[in-house]
Amino acid sequence: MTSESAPAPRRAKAILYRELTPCLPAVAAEVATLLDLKAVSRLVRPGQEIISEGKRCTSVFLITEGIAIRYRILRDGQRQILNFLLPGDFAGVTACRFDNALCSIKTLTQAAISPVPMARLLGLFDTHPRLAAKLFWSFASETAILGEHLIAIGRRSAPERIAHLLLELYNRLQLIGLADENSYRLPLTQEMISDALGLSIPYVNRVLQQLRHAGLVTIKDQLVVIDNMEELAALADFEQSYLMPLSIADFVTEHE
Amino acid sequence: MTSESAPAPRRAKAILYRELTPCLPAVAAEVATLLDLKAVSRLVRPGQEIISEGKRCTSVFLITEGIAIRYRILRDGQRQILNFLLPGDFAGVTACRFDNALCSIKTLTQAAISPVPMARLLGLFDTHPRLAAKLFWSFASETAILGEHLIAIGRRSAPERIAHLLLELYNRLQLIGLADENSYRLPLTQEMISDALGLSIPYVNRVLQQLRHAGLVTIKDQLVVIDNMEELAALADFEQSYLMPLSIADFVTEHE
DNA sequence: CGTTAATTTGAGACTCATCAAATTTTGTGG
DNA sequence: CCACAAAATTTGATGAGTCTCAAATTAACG
Repeated sequence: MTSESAPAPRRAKAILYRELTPCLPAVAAEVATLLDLKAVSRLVRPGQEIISEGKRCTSVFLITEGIAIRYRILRDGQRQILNFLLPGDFAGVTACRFDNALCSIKTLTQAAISPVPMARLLGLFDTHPRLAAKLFWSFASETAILGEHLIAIGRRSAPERIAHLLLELYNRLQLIGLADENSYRLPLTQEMISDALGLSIPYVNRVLQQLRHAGLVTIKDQLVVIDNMEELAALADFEQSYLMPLSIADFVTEHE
Repeated sequence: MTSESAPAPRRAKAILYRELTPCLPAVAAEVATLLDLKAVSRLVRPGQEIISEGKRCTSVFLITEGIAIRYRILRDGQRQILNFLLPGDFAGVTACRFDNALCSIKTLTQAAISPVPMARLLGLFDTHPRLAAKLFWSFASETAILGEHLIAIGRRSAPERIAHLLLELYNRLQLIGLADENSYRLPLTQEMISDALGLSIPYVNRVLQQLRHAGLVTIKDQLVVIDNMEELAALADFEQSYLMPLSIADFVTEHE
């Protein structure tokens, strides 16, 4: 992740701006190039809120570096994390849909984000229909991830949920080249895990210990190490296919 | 709903086909007209599966009449309902994204659906960019609904979840003219409520009794009556704004 | 009018939450 | 680089919310 490799803001800036697009998924890279997002890219510190619940939001933010979460604070102060946003994701599409953003989004690590006015994004539908289709297509993936998250929370036990979350993050990071063979770096506190999965912090702690003692996963120093991928996947009943969508080309070619 | 007002299939057909589009949300109606979906519309019986988990899916289905659910069956046989599909919704967008559909969709009532090959839907991006934008826009709404569902399951108590679900359905049905002042007709079994909210059937039963005795809601003979809207909304901490999205016009006019 | 589906009730157990406090880790200013 | 404050993790004890299982009752359906 960014925050580790670049302690000083200045250096980070240099590194981040060197190459913006190559590490991103195709759609994001294409949009970034087309709209010259590099020019408007800005760095944000860890923990910074980039979209705030209750406020009007007219731009989405392409995340080119770093990781963020989208969450809601309930009236009793509880927090529910809806999803994790990784490089290549567009943050805030849903927020723009309403007069007031329904959720907040804030960074976990140092990050680089490029604001894209929603009007401009929608303008792509006129000027670049193919790209717009890909955008739509990639948005459907986000919905699929949200759906799997919902299933996990609704019908799985605490160990299964935790295993599922850790595997999802592993696979998603893997796809964008941010995971090693069996580990990834992420400032994932137990509080965040509990808020993502609808569990209490002490219980997450205990289950994490179980998983560690069973030789399945270890979280230490912001490093998630998956010690036994097969068993962890079996425990979570993890099907990674929801992270491997079809290309849009599979449909547009059969075009009439 | 359809199944009540039209007991005999023949009559139902007549009623359903009389007017297809006027009762639908604008986007759906526009697509239906443009692609002449009336011509391919077909009736399906209650309980029929229109998309099956694990199967390849290359068409979406515009629902013009009736109600459906999208769900996943887990390995242990448990079911999680992800969302309810109402007239005007496009069923199966997510399913098309993957080699195998991740979820199944089946009707609850008698329904009328029009298949739209995904290739054709994506073709609209080339030929009718404005409509495509609206499609994208409306899809974002679905995601918002899914998000609220996730929040309810993750962080709310059983009474709150149930209240929330019943209010969501009320408001969504109201928006398409399928709810009365304070009630709506829906074959909503307690099993479905429990599968939507990650609860057990007996517990749903008991909580439903509490809500009834408290004078908040009553479900009887497939009729959901909301006896005290304010209190129920207060209990659920229900904010209906997530069902009232902005128009896309709020953005495209400021076009650059 | 019988059969299946849906709802209801009861008793008991278990997962997980809550609260409080101790411990460890992390971050920060001197 | 140490010392302190803040954050995160860990542990314990207790209790609540919800589940499971099983059976009875009621409603829906062909």
